[in-house]
Amino acid sequence: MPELPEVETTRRGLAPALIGRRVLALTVRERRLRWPIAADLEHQLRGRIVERVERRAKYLLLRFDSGTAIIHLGMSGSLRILAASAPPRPHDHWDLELDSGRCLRYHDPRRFGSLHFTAGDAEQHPLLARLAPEPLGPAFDAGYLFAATRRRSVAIKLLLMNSRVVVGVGNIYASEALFRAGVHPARPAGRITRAQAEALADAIKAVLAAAIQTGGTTLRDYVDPAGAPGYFRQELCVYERAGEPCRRCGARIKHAQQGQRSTYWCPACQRR
DNA sequence: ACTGGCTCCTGAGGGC
DNA sequence: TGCCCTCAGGAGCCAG
Repeated sequence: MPELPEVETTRRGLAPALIGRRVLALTVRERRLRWPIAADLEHQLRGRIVERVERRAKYLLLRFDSGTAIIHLGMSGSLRILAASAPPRPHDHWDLELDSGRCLRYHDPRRFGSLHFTAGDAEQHPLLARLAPEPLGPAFDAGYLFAATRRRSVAIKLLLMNSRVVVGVGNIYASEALFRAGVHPARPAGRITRAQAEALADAIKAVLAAAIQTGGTTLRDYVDPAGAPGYFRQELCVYERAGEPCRRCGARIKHAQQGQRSTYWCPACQRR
């Protein structure tokens, strides 16, 4: 999926086109996403005005006076702002038609994304209620991360991708943050030193912030709401660089499977 | 309570 | 050209 930087880039692109706009209609072409789109969603959203566009973890939150739409992009999802008359392409699963003559259009070939609406407190929605702190917020720091790693035997890279520990860090940025911090991805989380926890917390914040600055990483599907790719791919130090020279020391970047996901690291810069 | 493995789905790319 | 295999920005769910 889009990870935190891509979702945040999407949020920033959507906000000016959505805030204050009234929903004329929700048009669903394919209800079968990760969870089926609820049958009453068209009715829930029609006529409502978007008050705010927020992000929690990798979820986008469209705040209406009547409740909150909760959107996840899955692995291959993207959101565009288009003319309402633009003909839909394959995998364009739903449109939110706006009173501006434009629409918010959801595209997702793999259909791992989702769309929910809750009239209540969105923070208490089952998908959001048990999420860990935001990595760019004040609650996530070295002390928090160090404590979260204690007595955990799982590899540090998998721990970083656990949304009960920290949110928004996916397969790309976990590898990139570990490289920046000089920590081997397979190191058991409980063996991370205090100094490594500090380096890692700093690296996570730095790499996410830098990726947001360049509009995120486009590997295959991701585009921002204007249809533009992100440019952080050229800044990646290890991800999808197996066999290429480390940008820091020249050693060949290694690649292995961890928890059924690809991991990349520099064998010289990142010691076990 | 943790940990690992499986699962959903489509498309792209490589080998033969 | 076609077929079969592997691999993709996620994360909920389940058994052990």
